Amino acid sequence: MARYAAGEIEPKWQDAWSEDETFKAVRDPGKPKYYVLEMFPYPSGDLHIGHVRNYTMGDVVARYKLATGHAVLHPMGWDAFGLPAENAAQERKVHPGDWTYGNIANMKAQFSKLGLSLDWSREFATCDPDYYGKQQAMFIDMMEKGLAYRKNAVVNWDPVDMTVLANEQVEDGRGWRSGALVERRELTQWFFRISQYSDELLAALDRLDNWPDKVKTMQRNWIGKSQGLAFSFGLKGAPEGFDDLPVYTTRADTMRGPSFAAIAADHPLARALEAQSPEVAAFCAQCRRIGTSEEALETAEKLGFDTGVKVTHPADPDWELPLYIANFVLMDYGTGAIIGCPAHDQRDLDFARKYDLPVHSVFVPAWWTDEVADHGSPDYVPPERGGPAFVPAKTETVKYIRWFGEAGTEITCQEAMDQTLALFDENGWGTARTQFRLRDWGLSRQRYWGCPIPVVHCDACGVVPEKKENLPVELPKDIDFDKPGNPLDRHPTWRDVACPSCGGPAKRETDTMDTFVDSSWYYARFTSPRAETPTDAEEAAYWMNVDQYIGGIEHAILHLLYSRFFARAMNATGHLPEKGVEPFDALFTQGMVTHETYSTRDATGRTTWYFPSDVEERDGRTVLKSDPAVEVTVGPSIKMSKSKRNVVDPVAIIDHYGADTARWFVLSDSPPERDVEWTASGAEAAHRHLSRVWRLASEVDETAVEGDPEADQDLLRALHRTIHDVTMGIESFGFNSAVARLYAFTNQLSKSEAGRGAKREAMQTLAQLMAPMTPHLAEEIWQMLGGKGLVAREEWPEADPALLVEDSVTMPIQINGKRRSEITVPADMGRAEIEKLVLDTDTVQKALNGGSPKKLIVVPGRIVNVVV
RNA sequence: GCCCGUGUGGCGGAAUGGUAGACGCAGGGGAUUCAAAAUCCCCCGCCGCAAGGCGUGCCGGUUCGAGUCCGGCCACGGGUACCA
Repeated sequence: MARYAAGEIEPKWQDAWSEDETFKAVRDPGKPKYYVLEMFPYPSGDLHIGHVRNYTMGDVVARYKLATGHAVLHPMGWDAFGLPAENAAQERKVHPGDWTYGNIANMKAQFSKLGLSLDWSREFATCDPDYYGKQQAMFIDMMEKGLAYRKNAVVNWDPVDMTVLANEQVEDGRGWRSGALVERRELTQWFFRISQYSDELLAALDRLDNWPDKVKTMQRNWIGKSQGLAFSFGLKGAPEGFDDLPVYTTRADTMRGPSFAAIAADHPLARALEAQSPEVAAFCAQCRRIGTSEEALETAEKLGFDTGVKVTHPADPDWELPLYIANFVLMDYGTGAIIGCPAHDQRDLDFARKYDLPVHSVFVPAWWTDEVADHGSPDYVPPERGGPAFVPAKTETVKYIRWFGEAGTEITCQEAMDQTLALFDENGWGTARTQFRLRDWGLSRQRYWGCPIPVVHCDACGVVPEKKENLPVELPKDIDFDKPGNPLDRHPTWRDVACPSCGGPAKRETDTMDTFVDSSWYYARFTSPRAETPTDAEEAAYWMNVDQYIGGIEHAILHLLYSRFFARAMNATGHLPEKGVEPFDALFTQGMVTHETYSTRDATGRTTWYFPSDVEERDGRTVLKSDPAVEVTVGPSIKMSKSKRNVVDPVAIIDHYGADTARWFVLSDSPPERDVEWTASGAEAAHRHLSRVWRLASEVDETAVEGDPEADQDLLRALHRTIHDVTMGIESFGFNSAVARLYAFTNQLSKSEAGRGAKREAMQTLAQLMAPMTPHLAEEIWQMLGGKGLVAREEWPEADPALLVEDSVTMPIQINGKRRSEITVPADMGRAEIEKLVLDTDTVQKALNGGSPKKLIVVPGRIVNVVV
């Protein structure tokens, strides 16, 4: 008997779609448009099972939307600039461009095996000069609008490799290759003025109804709008030129409770003190070794250095506080100086205890009295007496004992802050100010493999943008990575150019752009990928916005926030219509694919990691295939990564079982937003099921023409219930539920005593329902059963509401909330009648024991609860 | 550290505040077969002979009723502005 042969079926239908141009995006005024986009991949060289999951989900949506009568745009490209290509260049002596384009060719071949409904005619890579040339044109437009500008910022500097390091290249304060202690170095760099849109980016989140709340919350917190008090400390004993110290605090209500002030090591005052004192200089140098990442700064042990300088309180010039330099104060946030109130900030409290500074509670819980204080309470230990910092919600009412109002006042922190702000404003001690945590976007990278920043530095004219007709400013090909640092810096024929303005000798900018710039507008480029301008107004107006964007939760803040900003900048520079400023109408964030890890340790404690394909189970032990005597340690299932080798090659799975099996498996079991663990047995089971469906289809015509009429009707009802559930599943990203329903229906179909006609209809519709998930198999079955044309172009089946209605319903009966029995009643029976029937049942009679129920809850169609 | 998530059988997971464990994997039993593969059928949270009891990370609360809502913990994952 013939068998399900995915290897033969799949290429055949891929050719058929290609010939039919089924997935070519075509503007059609007669249809609603639908733009579905999955975050494009970094071309690492190998298709990863996580890609399979991500792109299969998008494909289900795209194919479903095509079937429901939309003009679909479903493009694909490559996020092709970035560090790994330079690492490969250094490690393997290959050109980053050759390496990248080789990887793209590899991955595209792997992608094509998946049978995704992509319009490949729109493909591009961000490292194509055509793409980054358009990006350079927009950069120049943004310069003119004041949205791109230069200022100083610090980078991680490796003094041995003489190169700038990314945060991930800094391990415990040392360069990952050289092992040298990393320094912070200040460079003049390019920035995008994203802060100009802080309020707008925050407010517009409220209109993103189809974004996950968690993503919106993360972005809100990241933008970090706060209302606070701006004031200046007076200074005593500070170097000349430093008369006061501007500070910003969000806790104006605690202004009577501070015990110290602190500044960042990079603060101008700290730098001035550094010049005077070797001890200060040594401490600042120590602070700068932590690196630049917030995580490193915040988790490092909190250290301070008493400068000997005193600050004076704005409301009381006689009140002096010590001024510290502290390693946890960030120069990038606020003014680079803080006021420390230990009683109401845990970090300040830790600091105060470490340096023996006083702790003054500004407020206590409202129920806290002197009497209670005498005896103590397990619910509140004052910070003065060793308790933790007291940081209640701003809406909570507390008792203020040390503030600018009357002692003993019971109000909320918010009210106290408002009153204090007003008082400071009245007396000229400070002013209320709104501040954002969001900083401008530093886009300069001192690297080769990125989009060149299209400006020229001229001694006579200053910073001059390149002429647009000279774009793209292409990366030179003849470079080498033998010396550390950016090859563009030491490439005279590329670097030395004539000034676009005066024609005199000048130098190109040798910094390239952050790769987040590349990915901040690719969605717009897909609407007109070959246009001479970054976008084509008509195409953008038609296809924008992205109706459904799909990608990893790891991009919740940076990529998505930068894209939202860039879309606004594109609108401001005439490259996107107004409606495009929020480019993604709906967002779905999928989970990662995880796998357990396998490792051994040698005598020196070094860990060696093994691929899942290198190990096997033997007699309950996990051992190396190559040497079964060696037992490996099985670690927890974590995000697949090359370094841990816990990766599964999807190509092997596809070659063995077929793309449909891989697709079916990644959609089943786990909900899409959750992580999924890859297991070999699951893939086997998926394949078994698809084989079964194929077999059922091939055997339909062996059924008797006349079946049991009741079975016909049952099958029809089940079919329509399945249509309904699968449709709902796809619409709501419940792919795993849709798959479970399809499993259940297949079971029912295989057991059904229905006649040939009913089974044929059920089978054909099943093929349609499976088509978004297992498109090749669906086409094959469709053809087997005599369906005309491609199932990919068939109209999506619709559930008949009349067939979804149930005649009777079974409800559980609970006694005191515990299920004791059940009752089956007509679906339309009223509450009163149900109550009567329930009270008559043996179970309830027994429970009541002659008495009457205390309470009787009937939720028609759902449940009955008798309280006795 | 801070922000955001997640936690349910041996495993992946299902469940508008309403029968906890759908569907699948693994496991056990059976049918078919000379035998096997493939396929089909049945069983399958834990304790208990049973009646019954206990069970959704832990502790507490709201409710007739909590996996679901609230408060406090714990563990794990993502992000933390130069990984993408």
